[in-house]
Amino acid sequence: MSRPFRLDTKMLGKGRRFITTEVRSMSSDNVTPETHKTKPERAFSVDTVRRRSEAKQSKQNRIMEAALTLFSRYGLGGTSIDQVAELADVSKSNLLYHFNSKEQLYIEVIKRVLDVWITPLAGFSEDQEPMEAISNYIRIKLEMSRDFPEESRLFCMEVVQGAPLLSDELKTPLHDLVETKVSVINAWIKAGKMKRIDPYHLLFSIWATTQHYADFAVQIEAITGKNLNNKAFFDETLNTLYQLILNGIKTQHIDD
Amino acid sequence: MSRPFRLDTKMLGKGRRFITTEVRSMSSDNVTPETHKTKPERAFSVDTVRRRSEAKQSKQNRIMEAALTLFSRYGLGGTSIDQVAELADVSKSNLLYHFNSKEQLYIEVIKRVLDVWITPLAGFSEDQEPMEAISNYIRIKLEMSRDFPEESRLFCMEVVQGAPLLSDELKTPLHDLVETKVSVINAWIKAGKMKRIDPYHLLFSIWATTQHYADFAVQIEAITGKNLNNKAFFDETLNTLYQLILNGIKTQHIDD
DNA sequence: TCCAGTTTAGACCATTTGGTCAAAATACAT
DNA sequence: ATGTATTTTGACCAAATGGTCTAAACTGGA
Repeated sequence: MSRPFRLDTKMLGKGRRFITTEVRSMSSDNVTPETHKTKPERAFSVDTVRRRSEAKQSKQNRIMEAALTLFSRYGLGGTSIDQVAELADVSKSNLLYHFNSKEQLYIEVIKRVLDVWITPLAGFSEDQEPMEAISNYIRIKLEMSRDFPEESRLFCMEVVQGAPLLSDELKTPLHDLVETKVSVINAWIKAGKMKRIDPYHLLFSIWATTQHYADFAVQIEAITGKNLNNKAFFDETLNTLYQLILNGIKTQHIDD
Repeated sequence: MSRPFRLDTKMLGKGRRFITTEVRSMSSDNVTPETHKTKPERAFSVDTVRRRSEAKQSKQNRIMEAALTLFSRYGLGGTSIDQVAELADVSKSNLLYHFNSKEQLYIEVIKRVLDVWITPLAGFSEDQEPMEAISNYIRIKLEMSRDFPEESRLFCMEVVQGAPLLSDELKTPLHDLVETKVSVINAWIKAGKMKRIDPYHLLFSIWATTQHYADFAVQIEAITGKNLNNKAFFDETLNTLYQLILNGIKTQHIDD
């Protein structure tokens, strides 16, 4: 409950590019409904404005955290505003004051998740050693499954349901990002630094396998009795993924 | 809309053990609410009873199909009985006549899906060649993602949400099935027929990668513009998965 | 034709739910 | 203290929804 929403860079290998949501959300202004556009002429001190804004932010964060928890567990349709309000410990009206509607809240939450979610991929660049870059990426993704399972599940549910909201985000920003990274991988291949493989499917496989441990955690626990919070289990998972994926692309003996 | 719910064995490589839902559901009797327990003493001919039962079945199948479509797209909470009724082209009351409640309907649907879903795994047996058995399994799973995406998504959503209904099914039948197959894989390893690998994670990786193409189809389409119904795309997906997974376990040169 | 069992439809209901509104409380500069 | 901008609250509402109940329609056997 008290876990901060924003990603903490320290838990990610070289995840230097993570955006703190504090900063981002400050500048996004469709969060608050209709704060009168006419700014009070010098009504409040700069300091006061900042303090208030921070308080507002923190309250909105609390609401979004609660929303994340419930949306990721029960879906949009399975979660009521009242439930979110109760978990966030605010009145329903107050929640509606901060977010225009349930859909609006949902959108805010999922936009945050998406931002955070696709960020690690940005790390790939051509001058890196592919094996290191990719194994690093796998590790980071698996850490995210361990540390942000709710985010993973919400993203999963949204996409599974057809991503009505996200489809634009997927079609352009994500599509383009992937496109550039595919080029990087192809360059690596051309340079003989790794085996020939379809870069798209390579990425999909990495996403699938790592996210699976968050999204299907119940199933995995039902079968193995363990989850990623178990250090030994985490390590053996990571090693197996290394074995499968890295083996499939490591250039050991030249292939046709 | 007219696609039959039940799995058709012909589309699966050696999927001989698939249960046709016709047969199964006939024997499950908590589907129908309260058909008076006192059987009419010879009231209807055997033939009539059978005909009626079939008609009932087919109507229930129609409802369950509609339910599958909507539940897999909007989730349990996001789907109303009215919507299901409309899609199945029956009145709401009639739907409630065949299924006690929305939850009941949901349970029936998801139980079917689960049955069908875990069946291919049953094929594994120690006397097979591991490479063939596993590549076969991968292919079948990928075919299922192509041919039964709704089933895949519903299963996915249910598990992601914590599988409140399925957790028993997962903890015992699935757990036990996996346990026996893990033994098979371990036997293969001990016999030197494949590389040493954690069988659990191997299975998880196969599930994750294959199901990903159904569950995250929108994302994949947004990025590549293609899906598994595209023959070329299907083949290249399958080949990449072969490359990754089989390479990771194929015993080519002896390892440690 | 009549009857019993079965299926279907429509009217109806209680509850939940998303959302509005006006008023109250709070914070702050003068 | 007073006035203004902002935040919070509780009362209220209309629509949607899950579900019940009764009556009608249909089916097949006598």
